[in-house]
Amino acid sequence: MGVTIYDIAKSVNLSAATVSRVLNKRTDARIPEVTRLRVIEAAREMGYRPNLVARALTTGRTFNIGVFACSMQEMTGPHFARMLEVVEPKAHSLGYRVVVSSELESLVEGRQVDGIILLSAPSDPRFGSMLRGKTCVFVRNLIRDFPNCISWNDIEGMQKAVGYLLGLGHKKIVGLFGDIVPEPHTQYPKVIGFRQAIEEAGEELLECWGTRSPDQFENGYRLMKDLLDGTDDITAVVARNDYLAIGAIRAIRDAGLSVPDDVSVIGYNDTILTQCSYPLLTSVHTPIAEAGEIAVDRLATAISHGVEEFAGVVLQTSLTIRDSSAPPRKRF
Amino acid sequence: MGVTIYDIAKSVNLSAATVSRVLNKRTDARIPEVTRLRVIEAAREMGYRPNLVARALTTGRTFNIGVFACSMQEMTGPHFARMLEVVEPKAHSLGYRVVVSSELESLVEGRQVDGIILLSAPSDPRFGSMLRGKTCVFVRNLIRDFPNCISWNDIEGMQKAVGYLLGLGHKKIVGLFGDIVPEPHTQYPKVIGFRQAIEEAGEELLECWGTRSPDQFENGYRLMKDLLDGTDDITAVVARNDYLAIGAIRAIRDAGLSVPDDVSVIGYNDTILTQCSYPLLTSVHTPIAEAGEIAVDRLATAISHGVEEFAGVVLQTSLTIRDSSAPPRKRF
DNA sequence: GAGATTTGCGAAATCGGTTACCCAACGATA
DNA sequence: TATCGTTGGGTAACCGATTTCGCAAATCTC
Repeated sequence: MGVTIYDIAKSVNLSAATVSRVLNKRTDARIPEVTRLRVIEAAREMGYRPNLVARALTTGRTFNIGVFACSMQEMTGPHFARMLEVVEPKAHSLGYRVVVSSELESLVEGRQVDGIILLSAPSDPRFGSMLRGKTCVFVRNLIRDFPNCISWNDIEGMQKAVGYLLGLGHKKIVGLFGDIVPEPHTQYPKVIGFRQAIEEAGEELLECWGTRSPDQFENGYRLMKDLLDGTDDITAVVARNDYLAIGAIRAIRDAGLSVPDDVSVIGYNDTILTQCSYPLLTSVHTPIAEAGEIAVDRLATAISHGVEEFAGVVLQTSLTIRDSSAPPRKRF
Repeated sequence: MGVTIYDIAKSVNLSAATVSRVLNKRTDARIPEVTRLRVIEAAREMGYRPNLVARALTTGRTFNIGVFACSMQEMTGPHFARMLEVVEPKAHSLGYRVVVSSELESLVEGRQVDGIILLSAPSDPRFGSMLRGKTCVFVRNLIRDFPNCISWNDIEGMQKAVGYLLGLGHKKIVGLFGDIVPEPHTQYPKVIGFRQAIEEAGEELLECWGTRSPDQFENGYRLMKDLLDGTDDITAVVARNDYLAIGAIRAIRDAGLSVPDDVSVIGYNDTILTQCSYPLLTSVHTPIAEAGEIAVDRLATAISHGVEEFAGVVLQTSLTIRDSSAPPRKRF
């Protein structure tokens, strides 16, 4: 079917070895210019395309990188979308193709990819052993510098959000954590950041947890509704993500209150959803696009240097202030 | 590094051929049960994983399918996201991995994928020739049945939206087409559908075109703003997509008018954005998830049967009515 | 003009599978 | 006992590249 180097070799009366050398621009081989041009011309004319599968078999490099997330919904959701948008062109510019999967095993198995970007960690206990010997990079919201991990500090991100609200004069600030399972001594960075910021300011700790549910908007709506029914002097909400925040805004409006005049709402991740809500949602910006770009870059160098471990990077979060936050106004 | 069939063969004192036969469950080979079990046990014990690259080289099948869209932004945007979410698990269930790319050439080249799902057509003139001999399936908003194409009818979708508004009693309905380049006799289905529906009802044809801009929200906002400045008795807007619709809602609100009391707004594609807007956006639902699932299915059978052309499918659109549409109210 | 070097390029192994073809051993049949 | 079919499994070619090794011819050196 396809044209092979043997076809070219035959047509120019040379061996496949020489054709390969020319087409791979091997500088160590001594190929006279005339020969070089003959081969290149023949290849062009015959429409030669190297069979990448065959090449991968000999070189051991597929030039595929895998991107993994626990669920495809997560991967294509607005948060990770911002990253994929950047990752694929970046990978492409380095000569790699991108394989997406929510099944780690199929990604790892069979030397199909040279390296993997992990966006979330599966609960599968074989997780660690499946990754043994693979080149990978994590993109996570880890707290500190960690090998092979491009991260940002969610403790700090949450603190920025709360700090901003405190600065506006808010006292009763609720942490809307939605579907996180409550634990007394959680390691969850956003929760830690929230608690630290509130406690340092000496304010009352108001947290809102929920059960896991598929519809996060609904989740945010219900939690906020219950909250407004119970306590009625809340002036600000910081949500774990933009979905919850937007659900909360809906509940606040349904309760006859105004955002941001009565209650300020801050989201998290600064996804495209912030542009749709009314009012436009203030949100903590996480540098996931930059993280993705760096991840591809680091992964590519790790692959080509045969390195398995490399230094991590911690990026900065920032607060994107829009219209859903304002100084508190006494409602009573 | 990895365990090969030769390693297994050596350990059980058989040839690699026999090992291959056992592991591929070849029914035409006559392998006694004892031998079979010996091989399987050895493979398990040694942690054997077939090298898929090598397998692909001999069989000519990579079990990769490519998904192409013109830009990665398009691919990860909320519309196609709904599809990818379904496509990857479906592909995986049929034994395929998914390679995403916004570079058709890198997807097509080098026998890296067995088939391709095309979500949009690039302007590259080599488009047609690049696809020659490849197994592919298009997921498009084509009007009619078309080979290798899973589609839905946007003419009809637009007619449903306009018909619904007419039914509510609207007269002055604007088609907000945003960045589509205006042509006198356009083939663009949404425009055709809009015109047909309006003209059949004998109403005035009001269309709104714009120039291509990266920020579609802004696009919708500006177009709607200009529209409200010019004519002031518009009671309904049907947008080309949800972005434009949400931008338009913003402009309507900024003009001191209410959605849907003063102006009804209908979006298109029924993306997740409809859940964020206020009021919740009525939108034409396009069956892109179903289309994706069918596309994978058809592609897989086309691949395994070596067929290049197969019958297309046309799916139904529907209107998802939410809170941004209502009967018109006289404003003057 | 002999030896040393360089130049140009081919032969063959290799990557890890799959598969067509073939053959020895065995039991059944005549 | 000769023939034949079946069973079990090995040999080797093949997929399409890359790369090491090495050799003949050309060129240079003295």
